[in-house]
Amino acid sequence: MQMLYEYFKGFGNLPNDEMDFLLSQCTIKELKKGAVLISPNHHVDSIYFLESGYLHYYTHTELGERVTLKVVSPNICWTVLDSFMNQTPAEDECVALTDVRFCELKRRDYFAIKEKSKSLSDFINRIVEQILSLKVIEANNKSKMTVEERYVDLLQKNPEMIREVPVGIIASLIGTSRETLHRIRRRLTAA
Amino acid sequence: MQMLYEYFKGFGNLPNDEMDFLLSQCTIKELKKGAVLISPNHHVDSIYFLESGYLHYYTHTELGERVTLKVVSPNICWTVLDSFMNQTPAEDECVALTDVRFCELKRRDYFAIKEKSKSLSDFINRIVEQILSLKVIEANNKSKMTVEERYVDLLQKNPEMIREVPVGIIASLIGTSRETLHRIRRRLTAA
DNA sequence: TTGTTAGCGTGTCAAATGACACATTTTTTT
DNA sequence: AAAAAAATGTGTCATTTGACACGCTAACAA
Repeated sequence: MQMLYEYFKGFGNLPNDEMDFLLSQCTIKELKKGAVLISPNHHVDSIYFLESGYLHYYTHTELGERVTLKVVSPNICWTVLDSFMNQTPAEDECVALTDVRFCELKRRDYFAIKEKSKSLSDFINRIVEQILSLKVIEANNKSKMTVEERYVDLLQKNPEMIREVPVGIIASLIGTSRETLHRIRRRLTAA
Repeated sequence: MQMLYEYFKGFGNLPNDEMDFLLSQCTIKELKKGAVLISPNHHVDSIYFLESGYLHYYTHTELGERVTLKVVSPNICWTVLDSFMNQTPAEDECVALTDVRFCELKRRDYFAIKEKSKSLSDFINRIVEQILSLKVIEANNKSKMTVEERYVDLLQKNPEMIREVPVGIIASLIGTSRETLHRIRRRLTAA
């Protein structure tokens, strides 16, 4: 739980007892490589915080081609917010790319925390807003970068992910084909 | 203010006096075509609700090319959330594409509303979460659609925008060049 | 109302991309 | 340890795209 504690601390100070309460609502779990975390037509009922490993969140185009929407890395909170908030079934799928250790906060506990006190409610809201806001910034950056720039950016900000995740998945994440990403890598190593 | 009232009602019921208070914090304003709403290096200090007209929110690539991040249409709430929440200067720019009528909610009034009562605070949070959550879904859809699909999608969901906004800006919004969008339109009318 | 600017339509051409095919390596399973 | 499966590296080729160029029209400002 140490990692999650550090993560929470980054969002401002919280009285010790409230922080303890917050952490007490989270459970540590594990997934084996290849295990399914979220499957289509089921509700997403938790918020996840990764301690180690990688998750692959993806969807399919009309033609059945698989498209990566996100690779979830350690040290971030993540969920499918629309499904989580509105209890709608998720359309997409999430699978463990490696063995994974994570903390889970269940939906009912999330709402219980929000009811507990104003400071806890504000604290949690701040986290949710931050997560979403980052996602929006990320989407905007994606709009203004070329495929190559996105790759270089990822390489700088998350080299471990590049090492651990299959090339085809990275390619799909940055919006190109496996072959084109390969050309980019060749060019970059040549230089 | 009627439009904004209807918009708020879509987010659930609120006691009359609280709804009135909420609306009383918003001010109606206008912009002439070409007027700047947000300029780089200034804080975004309001949330906007468009009643009529279109806004162009864009950034620039490293090479100085202009990239459209969003065309703001009537009947939606919009702001640059990161700048608004964290008081950081906006990097990007927002300009009126047409004459625009909008409601403005200032930052300090936004926080005042949140302090007023738990129901108002929850109500506002729900709106912010909804706005952001929609943006995330939009970004994910963009990932799984081709340029042509995005255009057709826009055409169905917002034909008026296609009519009112210059082709080059629509092209940039869906991630392509003016010429390629032109080819797409030619193909579509031929069929 | 007239000159000026912004936006639109379209053709050509070089460059980038995706689809396919296949050999090679790495990983997983039996 | 062997066999099977998954992931990778790489070449060819047809297609798509972006960049440029130019004329035309609509909108706007002097």
